[in-house]
Amino acid sequence: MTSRYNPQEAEPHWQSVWTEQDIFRALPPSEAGEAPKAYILEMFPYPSGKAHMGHVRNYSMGDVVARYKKAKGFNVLHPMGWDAFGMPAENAAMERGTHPGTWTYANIDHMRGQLKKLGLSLDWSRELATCNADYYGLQQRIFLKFLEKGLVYRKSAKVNWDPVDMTVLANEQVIDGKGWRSGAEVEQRELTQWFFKITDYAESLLTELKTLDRWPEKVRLMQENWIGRSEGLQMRFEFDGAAPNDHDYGIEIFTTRPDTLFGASFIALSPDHPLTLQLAQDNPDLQAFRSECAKLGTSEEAIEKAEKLGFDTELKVMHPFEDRTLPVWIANFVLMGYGTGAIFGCPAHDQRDLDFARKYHLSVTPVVLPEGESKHHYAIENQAYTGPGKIYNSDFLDNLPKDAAILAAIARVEEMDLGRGTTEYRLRDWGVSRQRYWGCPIPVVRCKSCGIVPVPESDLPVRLPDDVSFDTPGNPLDRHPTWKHVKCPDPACDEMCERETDTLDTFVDSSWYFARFAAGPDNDMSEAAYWMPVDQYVGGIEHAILHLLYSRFFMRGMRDCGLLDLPGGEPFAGLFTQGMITHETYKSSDGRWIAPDELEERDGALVEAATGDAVTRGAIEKMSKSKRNTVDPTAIIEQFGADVARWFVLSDSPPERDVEWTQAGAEGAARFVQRVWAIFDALPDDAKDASRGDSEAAADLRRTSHKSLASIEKAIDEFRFNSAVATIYEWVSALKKAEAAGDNLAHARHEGLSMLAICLTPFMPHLAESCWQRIGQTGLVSTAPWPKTDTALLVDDTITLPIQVNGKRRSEIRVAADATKPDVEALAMSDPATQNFLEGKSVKKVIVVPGRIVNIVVA
RNA sequence: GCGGGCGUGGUGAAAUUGGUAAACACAGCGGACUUAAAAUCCGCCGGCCGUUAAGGCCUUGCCGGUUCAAGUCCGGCCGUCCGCACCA
Repeated sequence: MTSRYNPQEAEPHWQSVWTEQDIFRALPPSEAGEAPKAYILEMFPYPSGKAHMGHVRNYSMGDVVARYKKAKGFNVLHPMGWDAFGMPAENAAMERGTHPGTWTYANIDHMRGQLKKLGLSLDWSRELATCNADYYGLQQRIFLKFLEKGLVYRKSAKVNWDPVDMTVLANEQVIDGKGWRSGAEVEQRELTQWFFKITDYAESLLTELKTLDRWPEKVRLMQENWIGRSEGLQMRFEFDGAAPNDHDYGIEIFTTRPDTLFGASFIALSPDHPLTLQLAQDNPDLQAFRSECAKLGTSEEAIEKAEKLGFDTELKVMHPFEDRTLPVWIANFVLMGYGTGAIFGCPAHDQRDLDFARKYHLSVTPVVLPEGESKHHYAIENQAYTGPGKIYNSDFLDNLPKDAAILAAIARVEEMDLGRGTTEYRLRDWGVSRQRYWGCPIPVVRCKSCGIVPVPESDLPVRLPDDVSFDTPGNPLDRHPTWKHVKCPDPACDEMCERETDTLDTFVDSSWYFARFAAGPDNDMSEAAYWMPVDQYVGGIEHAILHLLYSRFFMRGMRDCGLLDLPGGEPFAGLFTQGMITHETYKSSDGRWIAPDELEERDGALVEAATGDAVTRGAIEKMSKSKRNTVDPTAIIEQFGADVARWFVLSDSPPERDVEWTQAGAEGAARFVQRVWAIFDALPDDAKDASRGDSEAAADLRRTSHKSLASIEKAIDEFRFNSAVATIYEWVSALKKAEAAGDNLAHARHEGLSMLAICLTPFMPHLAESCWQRIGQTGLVSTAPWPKTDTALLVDDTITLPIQVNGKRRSEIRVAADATKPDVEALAMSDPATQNFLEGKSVKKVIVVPGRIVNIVVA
């Protein structure tokens, strides 16, 4: 009679053994010897207070890789920390009257406890929280280096301002034009803010995406689109007659279609263009037009439906090539943030320009003739033509194809000294100022005499003051009685100055934490250079753009400021984006969401346990608080153990796809844990010393074990954990069957089980330790080296070959693995089952693919 | 609108150089053990035809193509999900 495995006893036991023996500590380079390094990292969590299943999946995947690499002999760095600044702490402070720090550190303590229960192979000695002053102090140092290097600057920019909460809102926090918390109408405000000059690296960030061959194609594409490079022409149109004040130079525009210049019918300025602003000063109608434009939000839906709006300035500019003028309009669809904030309109070949021209009765002249159209009959109705074609109606460009015409037009404009060919990027500089308390203080002061003065290194970190309150809206730093006021850092200056009260965007905190982990407790940057880049980064696809792009920027900046020796500037050599955890949703008859643990099955129907009301099943969706379809990992660990939770989230779906959490699936995983334990428990104690035997059955079992090992290894290498899991299932079944053979297979079973225990370790480390110990192995399986496959056992002596007749499978034959083509053909042709299908037909061709298939083609 | 992914049994999926489609698991069904239940173990489990059977035919969203051979490659549709979006 076999015993049962008890995870509630085994898991805490093994966790304490691992901690006591300190087996997951990363070795500094001086102690690593010959071992190559492997830096495995999962995106660090925001300490919201509760770990969720998404964390379990994320960290289980990282742990598979980390434990596997360790077994493979790598010096592994696998750290954990906390992305601890941010708004939720301030919201909690407002709601409960606690200090954001108190709330955050309590959450960290709680979540650390939860993560420790998962049995992850983490090096906790490098734990960090971004809200620790020793972390953000270093960040302030980096900020000042960037400032010195010209990678940080100030400019005035528009922000979403919530007049009730007196705070700036991110675009995602503006819902239907209203603040997400206060519900107040959001205003656009101009504020002077700090920016990182990410656009300096636009070209490098774009072209070096190609070197990231261990990143998902999808993420590289998203970044490519986000950076949005386009080549074109920047040129000016000179005014016809007197230019408005300060605009003698003319109007500068950017276009990717200089080939259509002869089709130009108007110039359009952005409502925020400097010339627009100047004209608006003494034109109330234009002021009214501008505020109308401002009202039309920039949300996705609004843009789709937005009507084209125009305002005629009555100014005229001259066409560069022709003796005619173009009217200058102001149009709501021209963005100040891209190009020069002004365009020339060619309605025939741009849909927006066409909509605009039709509305305001401007001319429409086609200049690109699609293939097969006649220039006498071709006309544009309400559909602009943007495809390829031959240029016409265009003087010196006539008859050129589109691409050649673009080059010719640029050349001519450059000759005339009206402009030059340029490259534009969609990417904007990164605004990092946040008018909030719970973030990294920006280490500068504003002096009336000296301007912006960096806080001297010796005065870093600029610490957040603790004595703040959140009873009144706005940034507590801004109204702090003492913190804000300091003497000018310049010794030659006696002025009293004000500190910058803005703090940094929390994306800054997460843009270099991996380098801080790598630098170790003493912040040794040469150790950081040893570990960087991260060999395998694992996290959610939601960070495909911002976090990953900002981190790439930061590493380039730190490299160029001499802060980190990372020649390529790429922080993450390998990236994996995992799918989400989903769960069925449930609704009561009155439309309330019901949580899974509030349900009961009564008489075959689903009801709410508390009320007995009928419940309907809804869609399977991402686990979320609002739909109440979450499952608490701690409850699962208490019920089934951490190994079951880990096994389940890795088992069914490919890691990049969503996985549905089901109670039945978790129970299935729990049954498997017992099944595994049972085959270890059933091994006789003397099996290790049993005679090896040379039976065919023993050889078969050994082949199964070594083939399974090789296939698991390959699956882990390729991030196909679900395939590794399937192989383990098959292997376990084979080992179970072998029990029936008794002593005969004892030795082969012992070998297989030893190998299996090691293969199980990355997935279910606690169970693996217990199994390892049960079969009399010494030491910890967590530190055991990965077994070597006996390649001789990977090939079979004889194999089964399917036989097709005209491409349909009809029979199969057993042949020696090294049989020659003629032998195989002869064997196939003489196979009785095959002959049935050949009767009365003439064989035209026989295709033999050794080791694969035989196909007989008959007439 | 632009860019990209995905579509295989009741369900999650596998088939990773074009070579036996559905491995493995979940759910379901049947059986063994048991006074009974739980647990465990064994078997069946794409569709149609075939009384059981032997066997046959069909089947990877749809239509067509390339090939001895297509889930896989090519062309065209349909559906669905994601990202960006008045970016000149």
